[in-house]
Amino acid sequence: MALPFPLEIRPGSPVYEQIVYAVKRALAQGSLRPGDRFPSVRNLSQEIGVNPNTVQKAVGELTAQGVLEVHAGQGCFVKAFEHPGKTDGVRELHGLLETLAVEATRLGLSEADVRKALGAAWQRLKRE
Amino acid sequence: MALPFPLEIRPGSPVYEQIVYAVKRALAQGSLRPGDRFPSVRNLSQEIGVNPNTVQKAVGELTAQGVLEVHAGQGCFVKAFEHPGKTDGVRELHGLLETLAVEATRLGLSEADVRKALGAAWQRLKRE
Amino acid sequence: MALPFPLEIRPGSPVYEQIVYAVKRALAQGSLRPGDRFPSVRNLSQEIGVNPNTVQKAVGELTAQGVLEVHAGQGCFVKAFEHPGKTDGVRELHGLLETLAVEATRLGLSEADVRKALGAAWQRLKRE
Amino acid sequence: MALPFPLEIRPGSPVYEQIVYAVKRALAQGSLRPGDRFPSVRNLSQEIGVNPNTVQKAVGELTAQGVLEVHAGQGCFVKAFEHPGKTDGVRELHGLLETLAVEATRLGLSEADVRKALGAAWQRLKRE
DNA sequence: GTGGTCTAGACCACG
DNA sequence: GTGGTCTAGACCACC
Repeated sequence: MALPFPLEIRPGSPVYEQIVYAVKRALAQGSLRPGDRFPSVRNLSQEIGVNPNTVQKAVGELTAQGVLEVHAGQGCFVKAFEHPGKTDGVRELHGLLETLAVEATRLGLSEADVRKALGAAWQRLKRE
Repeated sequence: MALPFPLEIRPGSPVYEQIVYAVKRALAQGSLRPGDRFPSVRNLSQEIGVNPNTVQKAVGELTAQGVLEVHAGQGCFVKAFEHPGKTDGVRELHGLLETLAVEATRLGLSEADVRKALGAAWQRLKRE
Repeated sequence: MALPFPLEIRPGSPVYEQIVYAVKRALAQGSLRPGDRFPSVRNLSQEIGVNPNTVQKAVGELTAQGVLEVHAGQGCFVKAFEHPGKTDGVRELHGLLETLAVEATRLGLSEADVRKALGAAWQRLKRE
Repeated sequence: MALPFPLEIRPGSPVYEQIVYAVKRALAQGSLRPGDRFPSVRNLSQEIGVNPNTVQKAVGELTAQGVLEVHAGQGCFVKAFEHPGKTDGVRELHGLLETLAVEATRLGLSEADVRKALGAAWQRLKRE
């Protein structure tokens, strides 16, 4: 009955967004793989103690983003994601990268500092 | 009458947050500097076509974050920010860096790709 | 429908600050405890006869100060506050203590008088 | 031309209140004494670089509180303050003492901690 | 002139 | 139901 990915709900940001992020994170670090069965809305909502509607919204979001695939009557499955070209991929990260540069500057960090911190964060994610 | 920083309001995220971000961004790229006078709440609200209260909320946020300084009856001024140590600074970026790693992986980008994209984003910010 | 803490609005200082103080006071004297549910913005505003936005501002302030925790869509709850070390705690009281010493001297009171008065005030707060 | 008391204006609280407090503080620590001549509004405003109206308001406040005395055509003088009885004096401190107790509790300090800190603050004020 | 507070009432996101 | 955002417009304190 244990979840196939770590998920602990914290106050401060919408619960459904936290679920979406947890799934993407598990996918990125490899603990969840394309083809894996995804827990049912009912199970998941019970497991983490939130309203089923909330989980439903998260599943809808993930489906819309191409992370999950719903097989009617059988359940949800993690979908093999088709990567866009590098150029398009980078374009999607634009906002995030700019925010990172802005915040880093505000904190007095150089580009080299951020590169180093990025390497560390990347390692941490893949290692877990 | 022109604003000392670029600011165009778009739907999708709270207006006051967009203002806060625009100010931080201008500060990071150098078009706004510590000591500069900040436009009055009334002027700014008129300039971008939103209610004065909305601008007021942004000013309150920026003041609380130590970006602006209010001289009662005279106006707001950009404050010299005291950088925390590098370790603390990097810690504040933790969430942003992890999100970046997760999203990049989802888009099929390698760590090297992201480093390169970060360099480009950094250049763009400083060049403008 | 009664409030879980005493609160009577008086003119002379901002209403939202009075709310913030009343909450902190109730927390100090124990009539409000970590984990307790906090009244909804609408209820509280109706109860004390002020605009919901005013209460909202107080809630925002208390949240920013780490006194309340917001669970979106469910309500606000009193948060367990993490005490700083004694040294830092005393440092935060510096201004208040100096003001007390200045005012007491002006009123012709000795340090012993103030100590005694402080003891009485402390008792009163905890006894209520 | 040096001021008979330390006074440095900081943003964050009304300037006239800062002036009032600085005078009371100087009086409490003895660097200003009953009978001393008080600087003229014009001089003081020039000295600290604020609007004369602001200084005027501070002087009015201090006069109303019985700290200064205006001798028409001659200037202002520090007044010998008549102390109220102890009971009345303590009553005036009530709000300050309660706030102190509330804040101290929130910071996890005991009554003994506050007594000790009060002693230290008192010493510091008198020693300077 | 400046920012700060408050009211009145609408609309949206979240669970 | 909850809190969060926004508009419209008033009044006050400060300088």
